[in-house]
Amino acid sequence: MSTTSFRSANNSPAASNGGTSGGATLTPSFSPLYQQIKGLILNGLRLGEWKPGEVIPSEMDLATRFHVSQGTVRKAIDDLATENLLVRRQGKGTFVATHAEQQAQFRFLKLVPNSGTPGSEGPAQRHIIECRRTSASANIARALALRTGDAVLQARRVLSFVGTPAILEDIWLPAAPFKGLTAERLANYQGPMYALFETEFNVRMVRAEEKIRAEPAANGREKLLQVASGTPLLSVERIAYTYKDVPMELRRGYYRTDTHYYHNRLS
Amino acid sequence: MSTTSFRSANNSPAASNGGTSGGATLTPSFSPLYQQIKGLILNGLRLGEWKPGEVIPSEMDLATRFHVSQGTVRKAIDDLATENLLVRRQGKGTFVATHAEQQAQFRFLKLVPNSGTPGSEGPAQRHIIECRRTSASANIARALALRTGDAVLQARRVLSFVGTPAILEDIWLPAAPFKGLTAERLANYQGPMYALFETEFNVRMVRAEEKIRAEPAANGREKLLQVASGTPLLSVERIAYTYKDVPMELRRGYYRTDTHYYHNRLS
DNA sequence: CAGTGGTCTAGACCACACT
DNA sequence: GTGTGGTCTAGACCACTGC
Repeated sequence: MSTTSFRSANNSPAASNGGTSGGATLTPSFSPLYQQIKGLILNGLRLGEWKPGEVIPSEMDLATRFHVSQGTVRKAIDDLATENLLVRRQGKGTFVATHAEQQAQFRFLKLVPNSGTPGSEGPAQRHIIECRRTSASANIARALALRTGDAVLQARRVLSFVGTPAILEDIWLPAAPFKGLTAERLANYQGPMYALFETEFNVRMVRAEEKIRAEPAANGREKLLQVASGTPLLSVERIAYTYKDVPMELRRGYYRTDTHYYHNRLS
Repeated sequence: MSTTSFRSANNSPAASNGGTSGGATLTPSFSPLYQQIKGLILNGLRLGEWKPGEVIPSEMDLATRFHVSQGTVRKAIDDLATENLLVRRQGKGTFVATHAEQQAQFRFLKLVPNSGTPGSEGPAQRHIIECRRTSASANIARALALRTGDAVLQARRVLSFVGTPAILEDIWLPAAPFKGLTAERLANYQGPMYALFETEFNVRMVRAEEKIRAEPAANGREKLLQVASGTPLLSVERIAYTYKDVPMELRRGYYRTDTHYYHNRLS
């Protein structure tokens, strides 16, 4: 089997462009090869061909599979790695990023204690207050790209550090992608919630957007967080997205900022 | 022997160029070539060899100057570009990033109006309340890596959008790097503050860290922001850094979040 | 047109991890 | 040793900008 004709025979990746042949094709998009490769790898991730924590094929393997050079695959993987979708480990391979097993903090949570390092308080104590299956209100539906009345799972919980409540949050999940997840299962699950999502439902949160405000404690939140009524709280509304910018989770959190602060790095 | 002298033989692209910046600095580290190139370019930026908005030499020029291949220079520039220190423009060249001229919002400000797009309110109205030269307290000195009592410039101002005050902030600058900057000059300057820093003092803010809390309006802040006493405000303490992780600015801001919210993107 | 960044290739070697 | 990602090179061609 000869190794010739990989480049000129432009065949495989995505029928990139018509070029001079009569095909016309009129595709206005001239995406570079490496971006097409990137898309193909992304497909594999979305469809669960390689699951979080697993290795993907080596650069050479992918290069021959896609009929491009190793350098082109490399650039595609580089992109996906800087987006935190893949993780390279020299000598071992390239792995699908997972934020489940790593016992670190919660994904996306940027609260750090006033004194001490981010993890110095030990694990948070979880207290589930409510967990049920319900139907989406108009607001919830809009945030999750559902229709009003679609089935959702809802949970409310309090997170405490060394006995002091610090976070009260309501969580909404679309029921469809989490088919089979009962409110009970969600309430009783130990360990990182995102680990459950990844291992059981092949749902991986890729990025998130937050709206942050300062609001007074009210409507019973002051009791759950054990602060005086009217105490300023950090209100954080977060929508988390999977691979194709599909929203998969809505959280409305209230953070106490007397014991912790929200840390952000800008660049 | 012989074919591979570039890596092992420490020919040190740093020492090779006769031009400027005879740093050398005896780097005992065997970092990859492209990282060394990256450091050399960074030096040029720090020392003002190329100023914000200007072009840097072409990849080929830099390659010959540093005695490496174009691909290696490219990788170094890629890194600096993803760090927002350089901006590539196909067909034109690579430019030193500037956040001065671009009439966009304020650098690092992530406050978005509740309705409308980020810039839909037009420019903010500035109202300087106080601006003076003073000496650093222990807290200020620590944040700016100075010694207590060192000279600093301090300013307090209110930013309003369409007539409604939204931000109250205190700003501290170390006096030394801004030699010649008087309180009057700072108070009367029109246009983005960071433009002044870049053009007049060759100080460019590269990144920043923020601590965010919710606090009640008090100590006269309620009057300046025209809210009731005790209204929750977003408290944002920000330290901005220049090239070598040197802190150059401290801001303590209070944001009203009834008309705006703080937007954050996580990934 | 020449000059710049952008893409792609092919091959070499290095650094690391497993066996 | 084998296989992986990581670095570096040299040269080709493409796409864009400006003269």
